[in-house]
Amino acid sequence: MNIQKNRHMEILANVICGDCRNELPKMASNSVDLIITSPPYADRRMKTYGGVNPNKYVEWFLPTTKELLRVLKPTGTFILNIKERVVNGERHTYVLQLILEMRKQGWLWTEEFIWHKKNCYPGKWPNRFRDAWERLLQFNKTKKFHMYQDAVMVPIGDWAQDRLKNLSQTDKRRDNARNGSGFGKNISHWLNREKAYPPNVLHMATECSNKDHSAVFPEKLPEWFIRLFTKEGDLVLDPFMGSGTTLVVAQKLRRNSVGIEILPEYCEIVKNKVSPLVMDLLKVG
Amino acid sequence: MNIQKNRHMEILANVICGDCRNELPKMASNSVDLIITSPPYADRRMKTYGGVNPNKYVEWFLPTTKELLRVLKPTGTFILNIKERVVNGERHTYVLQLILEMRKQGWLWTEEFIWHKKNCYPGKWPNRFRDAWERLLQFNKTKKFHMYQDAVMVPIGDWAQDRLKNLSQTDKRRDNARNGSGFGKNISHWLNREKAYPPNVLHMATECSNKDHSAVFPEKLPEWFIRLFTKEGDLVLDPFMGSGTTLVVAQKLRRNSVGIEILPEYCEIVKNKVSPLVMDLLKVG
DNA sequence: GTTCCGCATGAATCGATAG
DNA sequence: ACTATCGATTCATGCGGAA
Repeated sequence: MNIQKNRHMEILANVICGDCRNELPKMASNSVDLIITSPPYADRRMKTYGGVNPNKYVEWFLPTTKELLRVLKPTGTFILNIKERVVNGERHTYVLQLILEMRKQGWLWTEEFIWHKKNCYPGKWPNRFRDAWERLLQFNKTKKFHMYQDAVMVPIGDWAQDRLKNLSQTDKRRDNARNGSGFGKNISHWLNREKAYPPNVLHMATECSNKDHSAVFPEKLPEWFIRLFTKEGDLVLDPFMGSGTTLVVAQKLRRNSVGIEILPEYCEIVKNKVSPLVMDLLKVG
Repeated sequence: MNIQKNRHMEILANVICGDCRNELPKMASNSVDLIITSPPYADRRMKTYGGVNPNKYVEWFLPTTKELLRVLKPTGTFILNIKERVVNGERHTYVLQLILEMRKQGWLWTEEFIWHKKNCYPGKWPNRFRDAWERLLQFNKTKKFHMYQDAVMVPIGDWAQDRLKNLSQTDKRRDNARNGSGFGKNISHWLNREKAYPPNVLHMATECSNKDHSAVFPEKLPEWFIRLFTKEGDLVLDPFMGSGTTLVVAQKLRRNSVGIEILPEYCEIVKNKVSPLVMDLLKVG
């Protein structure tokens, strides 16, 4: 990390009050490094956006994703948090159809992360268990997107604590057999390792205590993706800002951010939570 | 459990060697209580199944699902274990398309369980993390399917002891406020339970130590679904039997089973693992 | 009999090289 | 240009033998 650079970095958090379908067209093309959002699920928070039937959800959402594709940098990433509702005893298919239609728009469907909600809400139904997971769909504009994997490494599994200290002989021999001349370049890498790259399943407890907004994700979730797909000074966009978790986290991590929200009361709340302009004190000094 | 009934119950495990596309039409309609299978994934298991091109996968599989719909009882369930592979940097869409096409055949897409594989395949890539989950798609013929939830209840400590007990005061208060008639009461009921219903995320490690065959799913996985969707004496079908985990577990749980497998060597292995007819000794006495 | 340690090996994916 | 094969990368688990 370049300290000199940080001293002169100003971090902006911009709250735009309005419908993202109207506001996104005003944004510059190829300007956003990461879009992360949790849009109103069909028939839930949809009422604030006009109450769209699940069968109309894809049709309603596609104009927005088209604009998102335009504003995203070629190296950027779009993380979409979504889950299909149960309609008439079945999982609705709007998420599946949305993925297919977004690919027609030009999006690449790179990956699907699973958010495992560890403390999902209690409940019981005769033909269904509690829903403890949501989709985190990763879309990209090109295959050459930025990914900073080291920023989200996790402590290695428990198994290692007793066992890694004596490194597996297998790994040594595997390496030696493959490149006869090679010595253990990789082995030393292993020996010093205390952290591992995470898999595509995220275990995060939901935050139930937020009274301001019904559909928030926990701070850890945007934090993980912001660390993974952006660096300091980059620009993060949340077109369905809600209670503003994305902006708060982005500011904490020194990323610029733009949040768009249709409900004025949420806009006011978020404006009070974030400082529109954060300037490093050292810059003045 | 009715002991008298068990004394006179004969349990059959039937191994059919052949292509399920040829063998399924010979089976009676509305005869199976649970279908659980892990079909060959696209372009995987090339040596054993010849590999199916991802772009042809849906077309290849649909005739089979049509027959499965026919043989399933109206009260039965179909559990499909599948995962899309990465093609050209993107997740392929054949699973999404398969779900949409199966619904056109008449299937109801009731639920999607997540199998979280704790010991997923290692590896590192610049733009992707390790894949640690697979889909377990639940399809039904009607909304009135059998589900024996009590059979898969887990000790509460196993999954949520601390989380549920520490359920935030906010939630308890919120619930009481929402409907005075005792939703909060249900929570206290929950807290006092020793067992709880599981959610729709299953945590199971893959079994990697089996030498006879390439590992399929661990025994715990079919066991969980067999307990959940069948009772003793019911009929379980696995049209892509492979190494026969489903049949072995079904027999252990005293369910009748039919397994179809195209490779003779697997058929022989499974025939040696299961007894074609198990009769309770007490019946003779 | 426990506990500990060595070991093999998985429904993987990417990039480079070869036909 | 497009497909087929191969090497490199890497984490968690259960088994079996040893202390």
